[in-house]
Amino acid sequence: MQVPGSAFAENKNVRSILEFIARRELQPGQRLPSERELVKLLGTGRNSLREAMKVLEAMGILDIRHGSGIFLRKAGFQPGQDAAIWLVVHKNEICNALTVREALDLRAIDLIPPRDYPAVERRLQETLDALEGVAPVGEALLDHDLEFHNIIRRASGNELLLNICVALTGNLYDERRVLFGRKDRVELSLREHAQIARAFGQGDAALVKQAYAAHLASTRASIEAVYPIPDANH
Amino acid sequence: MQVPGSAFAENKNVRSILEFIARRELQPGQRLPSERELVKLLGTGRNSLREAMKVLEAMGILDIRHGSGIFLRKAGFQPGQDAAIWLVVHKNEICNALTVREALDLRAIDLIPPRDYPAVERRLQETLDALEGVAPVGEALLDHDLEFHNIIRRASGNELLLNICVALTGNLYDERRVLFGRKDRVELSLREHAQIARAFGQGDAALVKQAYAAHLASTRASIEAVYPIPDANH
DNA sequence: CGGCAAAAGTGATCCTACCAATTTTTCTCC
DNA sequence: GGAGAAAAATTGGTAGGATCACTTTTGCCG
Repeated sequence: MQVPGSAFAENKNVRSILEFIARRELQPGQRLPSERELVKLLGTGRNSLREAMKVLEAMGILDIRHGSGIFLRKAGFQPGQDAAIWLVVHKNEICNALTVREALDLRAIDLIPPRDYPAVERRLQETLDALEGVAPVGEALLDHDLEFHNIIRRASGNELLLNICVALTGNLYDERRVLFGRKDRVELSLREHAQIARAFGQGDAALVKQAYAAHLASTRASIEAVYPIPDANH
Repeated sequence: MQVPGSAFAENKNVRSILEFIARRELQPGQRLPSERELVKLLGTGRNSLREAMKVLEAMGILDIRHGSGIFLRKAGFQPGQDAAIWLVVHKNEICNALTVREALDLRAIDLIPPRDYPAVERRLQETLDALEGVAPVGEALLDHDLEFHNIIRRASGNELLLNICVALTGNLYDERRVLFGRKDRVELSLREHAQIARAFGQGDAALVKQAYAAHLASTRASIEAVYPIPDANH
């Protein structure tokens, strides 16, 4: 866990670079002028410019490639309007990350309008079917699992919720790898996924939530079995 | 919304600073050696060092104060083990931010052990009492409101949940300012806060949750009245 | 046309010098 | 001796130049 403070757009140079990108309407993938040119265009020193560049690189907004140039990775961040959250999640807070993800995942279900259930069921079934012919190996399973849950998160219509869950899942990388290396756990997960998809097909909101809650509980139990929580919430 | 991507610890200089902090076992609030000294200690140039410093400052790990020094804000971040999550919340996603915050706030209540209810009630009452003598002006009210909810989030024992909620609240700065400028809304909020505190005092979990849910719903209604949601979730 | 080497362009690092804000020390005056 | 102001020292902030390392482009040669 830890901190944030979206206090970042305080940096004058960072802001001026973002404004430059917005003014030129640069698109993702496009190259920015070279450092030596930008220095003239923005009227700043090369050091200050580079410091700001490094911050934007760490944020994932810029992609700096030695020898070839600086490229825009993500477009249109507005320092004045938008907010940036930088969370530092400590490894010994697996339990907290799990709890947050569960809370958001369960809420996502409530947000899905019942009329979308058939479409959700179809998409869920597709990812399950795609896994049929494939040998159940680590990477493919990790991808399937993430995509399965993302379908539901996306159906909630809340992209922020989706992004937070994805970020937290990325934080649980090691744990998930270990989990999906166990044959019994994999089979259980797939059975539970199928059950969730079926519940969507039946159009029963209560059943969906129950099946999803059961899957979350079972997942948590498996993780805690492998990684005993040193200091549980209470 | 936008992206996560915790890819950051790639930076060699950032890592060496973090390792330095870990090696010296520096605690939050402590001062690091001056830039010119660190340059000698880490065997790097001042520019490269500063670039890394700026990244860590943007992440909220360091606090750089012109003229006085560089201070550690958050301790012990381990590049290999821990994860940094960067979220960008767009301004046109007020509705999504509200939804996420509500989901986490409600979950926080479930996480509070009933035996802690009396302590929570006492702390909530203190912030309410502190507001008594004071003229109900904007800033003081914003602070009270944030602290009131943070007491509950803190009581959940989940610091990650607390941090996300705080960040999202910061993102709703404008909306909250407008809201707390309205006398009727302020009085309603304070009444609801008092009711929540009372529910904790009575030790009734269901009552607490009901009162809290009512407060969240009422707050959302007020915000939506002022800022009509262009594209509601559903 | 293809391949290879040179040249140009770009970011990476280091250095020096100086500016700006803060803290500490020193000195003056009462 | 104490208080306050001035001076000095410390610290981060900015600028620019020189050079290294990597990539892309150019152009020569076969």
